[in-house]
Parts: sequence; structure tokens; C-alpha cells
Amino acid sequence: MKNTTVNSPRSRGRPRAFDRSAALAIAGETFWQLGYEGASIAELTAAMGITPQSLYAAFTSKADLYREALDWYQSEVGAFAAAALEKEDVVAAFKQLLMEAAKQFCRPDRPRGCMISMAVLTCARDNDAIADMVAREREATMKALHDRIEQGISQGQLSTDTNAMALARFIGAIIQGMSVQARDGASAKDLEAVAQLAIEQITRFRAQSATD
Amino acid sequence: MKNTTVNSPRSRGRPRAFDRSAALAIAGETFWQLGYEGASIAELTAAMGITPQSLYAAFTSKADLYREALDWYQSEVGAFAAAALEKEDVVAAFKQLLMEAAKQFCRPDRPRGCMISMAVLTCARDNDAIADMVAREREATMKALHDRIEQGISQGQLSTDTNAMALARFIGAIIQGMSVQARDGASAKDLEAVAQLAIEQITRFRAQSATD
DNA sequence: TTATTTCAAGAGTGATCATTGTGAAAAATA
DNA sequence: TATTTTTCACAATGATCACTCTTGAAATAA
Repeated sequence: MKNTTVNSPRSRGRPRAFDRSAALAIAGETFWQLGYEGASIAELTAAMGITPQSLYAAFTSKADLYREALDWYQSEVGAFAAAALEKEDVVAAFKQLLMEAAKQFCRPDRPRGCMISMAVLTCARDNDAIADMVAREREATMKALHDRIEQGISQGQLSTDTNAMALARFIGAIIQGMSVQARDGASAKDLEAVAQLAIEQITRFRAQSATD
Repeated sequence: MKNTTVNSPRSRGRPRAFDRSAALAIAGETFWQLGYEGASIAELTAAMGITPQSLYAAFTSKADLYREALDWYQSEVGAFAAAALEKEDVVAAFKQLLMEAAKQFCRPDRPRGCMISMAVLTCARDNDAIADMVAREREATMKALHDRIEQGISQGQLSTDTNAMALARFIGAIIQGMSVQARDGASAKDLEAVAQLAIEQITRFRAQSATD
């Protein structure tokens, strides 16, 4: 009904009857819950309320739909992480990142854990390309953590002998582990306790001149 | 050829021509690499060098084979973890656990990461029972960590105000995160640096009377 | 011998997989 | 109104899924 692509020059034929971005959000949640291999086209179309035909017309293929779903997740769901990293103080940024993750991973209205952390860790040989794509997303996240740490060092907030890559991997590991435990039923409180222990370790890298 | 079941009373007919436990080990590695859903019967039988017939005769079903593969993993591959936890000093035990995990997760002759940490985190609805089973294995591991911490507290090695469950989840999260990063190509050295940061945090819970 | 069991090799089960062809219906342009 | 374009719903595509049956030979125990 509503044309979601803002500046499209009003295409000719019959307009699509469903909201593309709303359908994408549902597909994203389905992939998030079931994984790439676990979410069949039948499952996806049933959740989205459209036919396979409409799905392929709008999203080209299952792999392309998954790619778009990852983008949707990053921008719509993972936005809290980017927001946290923008905090002025680097320790406060990671504190907010981890504490917010603990909450987000246990939201009752959504699949548990982080979609990207847990996606396609194992898969059939046919789907190796998909696995590589998600692995690259995880590496990009790791690089973002690393860069934020480097920034904290250069701003004098973290000790100059901080191993940025090791600390980034440490924080990343905590987030990935929190994801798994959220899936297994851990509560937000459980995860906040884990986050707190990680934050204490991060805090030890504060530069001596900085406030604590 | 060789009958691996030690106390079996020599069955009547033709003996099986393949080594059951060797076949199980290969199945285990295949599940470890590809996951439960990603490892098809065709893939498994090709790797094991037997026909589907022989597989079903020896292992009943794919789900039962997977159950046995998890047991194989625990006893054959995950033995280093149990061994580490037996160390007298609890901090030394976790240090050995994490450092050994960093090495084991990157062995060139095996699939990377921990089979159980990464298994069936997402799956088709049909396989929910399998996912629950693996989740219970992870919870059992978490309980083992928790119990070892409690033991360390009661032996006076850890501070009495240590939150055992939180610390167990923290250590578990690090292991789960190291698994993911091993999958994504991190080196043993990368993971040892992560482990080192976790060990430093664990060390802070030493009882004041204990040596460091 | 006789009974039992597994072997290899292959075919076949129904179900589901991702993907697509068909043709009618709907909404745009001409 | 007539034409063009796109989406719709329904059904089918070949491939693969886990799993089983067949056939006939081979290897063991009773």
C-alpha cells in the first residue's frame, strides 16, 4: 500500500500490496531466531504474510534477503551499540555498551542474544559464502571496538601500554558469550553481572592521570 | 574388524567391518565442523566411509548419532577442561583452562573452536529438541565452573564475597567468545591475550590471605 | 549345515528445500 | 477505453533431506 522507497519515481505497474521494510523487519527477526539455514522460505513467507513469488520479486533470493536482514539488524537493532561507543569517555562507552547489551539480549519482544554474534557459526558446505559474510561483519565489529580503544588511548583516557586488539577481543568475547547465555535462558540480571566483571577489567586500563 | 565394545558377548552373525568408535570420531568431527543441520547423512557417510545402511544399523538415527558425538567430544576432546579444573589451586585451574582452550581452539588438525559452545544456537523449529539438549550441556559446563569456584571459596583460596555464579558466567562467556573468534580466524596468540585479561580479573578474587 | 547378521550397492520412500512458470487481477500510462 | 506493467495466487520444478527396502554375497555362531 505505502511506497516505502522515498524518492522512487512511481513505477508503472501494479504497486506491491505489502510494506517492503515491514516485511524485511519480520524476515530479519525470523533469521535472527532460526538462523540462515533454519529459516526456510516457507517459514519466512508465512511470517511475512506474502507468497514466495512476492518475496523473490522484492528481495531477489534468500541470500540477498539475508544480506538485507543483516543491514536491518545493524541499523535498527544494533544501533544501541553504535550509540554507546559515541560517549565521550571510553570506559563509560564500554560500560554503556555492555550494560545495554545485557538488557537488549533479553528483551521479551525479540529473539534473544545478538543476531550477528551467533549467526552461521556452523553450516553446510553450500553456505560457506554466507558464513564468510557474517564472519566479516563480526570482524568489522571487532575493528570498531579496537578503533574506539585506540581513540581512548590517544585522548589520554587509557594507559598508553593498553593492548588495543587484545582488549577489543576481550570485550567482543564477552558480548558473544553473553549472546550464547541469553539464548540458553540467562536473565538480564545474570548478564549484567557478567558485564560488570568485564567493566572492572576494562577500568584497570584507565590512564593514571584520568579520573575514575 | 576389531570389535570395540569391550564386554559384548560376541553376537551371532557377520561382524561389522568398520571400527565403530573410529567412525564415531569422524562423525563427531563432521558435526563439529558443520553443525547438526549442516552435516547431512550423505556428508557423514562419505566421511565415515560407510553406507547409510551401516550408519543406521550402528547408530539408530541422526539425532542419536549426534548425542553420541557430543559424548565423544566431552570425553575425547574436552578432557583438557576437566583436567584443568582438577588443579589444586582454583586460580591456577582457571588459568590452565583458559590458556589450554586458546591452544585447543586453534589446532590445525581439528575444527576450530568448541563444538558445544557453538552448537545449534539457531535452528529450524523441527530441531528444537536437539537445541535444548546442547543447551543443557552448556548449562552443565556452567555448573561445573560454578562448583569449582564454590570449592575455591570454601578452601579459602577465593574471597568469601565472590559471586560464584557471576564469575562462572564470566569465564564461560570468555570461552564461548574465544570459540567464535577461533572460528573467525583468530590465532592462538590472539586468544591467549584474551584469556590473559580474563585471568587477571579472576585473580582479583583471590582471598587476601592466599599467595598470588 | 543352518540360522543369523552385516556387508556393499543401489534404488526408492515421502517430505521439504529454494526457486520458478503460468495466468489472472490490478493499477499505472497512453 | 486500451495497453502496458507489475503483483498476485497456485502449482510445479528438480534437488536434496532423513531414512528404508532390496538383493545377494560373506562371515560368524549354534
